[in-house]
Amino acid sequence: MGIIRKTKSVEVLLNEFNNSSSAISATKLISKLNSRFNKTTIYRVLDKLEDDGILHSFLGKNGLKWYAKCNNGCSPDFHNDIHPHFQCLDCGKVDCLSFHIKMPEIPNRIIKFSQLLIQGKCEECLT
Amino acid sequence: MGIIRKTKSVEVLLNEFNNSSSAISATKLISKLNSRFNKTTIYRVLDKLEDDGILHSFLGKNGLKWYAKCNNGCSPDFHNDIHPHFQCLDCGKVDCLSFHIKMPEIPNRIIKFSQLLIQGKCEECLT
DNA sequence: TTTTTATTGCAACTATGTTGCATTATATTT
DNA sequence: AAATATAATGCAACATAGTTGCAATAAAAA
Repeated sequence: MGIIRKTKSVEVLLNEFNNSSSAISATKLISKLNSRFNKTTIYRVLDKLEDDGILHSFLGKNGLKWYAKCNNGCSPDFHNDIHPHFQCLDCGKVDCLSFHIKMPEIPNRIIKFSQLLIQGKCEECLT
Repeated sequence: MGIIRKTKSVEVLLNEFNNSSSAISATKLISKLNSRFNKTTIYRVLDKLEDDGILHSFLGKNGLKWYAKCNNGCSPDFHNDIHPHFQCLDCGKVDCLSFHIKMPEIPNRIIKFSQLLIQGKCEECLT
């Protein structure tokens, strides 16, 4: 981790995240970019960007993997933005919510990380 | 939903959950019972038991589906025990935690359900 | 320019879960 | 108890997400 070469795939993928306010699923990126990059490459670049603290990942509906940009000074060792994610059950869109949930203490256990997925109807699908 | 026949598979699966204090993954049930039941059957029975409010399901590490018994008067329409789940990163075990998290209000969105997965080290793997 | 090594593409694979359909078992009706 | 209706099962085939090994390629360093 840490060593990343400036390749086309890294550039294009970073672009995708810079142009999106929502999270993006791995499968969406693959179907959008599969004419330019192999899916293996996409998975590997996402992995690496996560390792480097540039993206964070989480699981959405049906166990699909989603990625979004890290905002709060994440590093390879520490992801500073373990925030909740909201997924719309109608359109499938996933947003990062900007508040933090206070984790309770759990006796006799060490918490490494936690993920909160909230599912429901988003603003656009409410009407 | 609601109509369930007393078949061997239902009986055996319910037994598994009654004898376990932890949650159980679908794959574990399949590998344990695949000599007696087809995996399709197991998936379908689990589905049905969830529909009937007897089990609840959630996603653990790697998007695997886990099931556990409902305790607090769940019904087909309403799952009363949306509690956090704790998964040990070492042994993979998943426990239902018995406390509730107060969900914040989210403007312009309707929350249908939410799931909180906490990952770390469990009591037994701490030593 | 040459060399080193990270990155890529490809094909094959793994794993979880789903679907359609014919067969079997359970429950209901007569 | 036998006949009927229909829910549950097994099987094979499929769908999808993600992974692995390896040879070829491209980026950075020497």
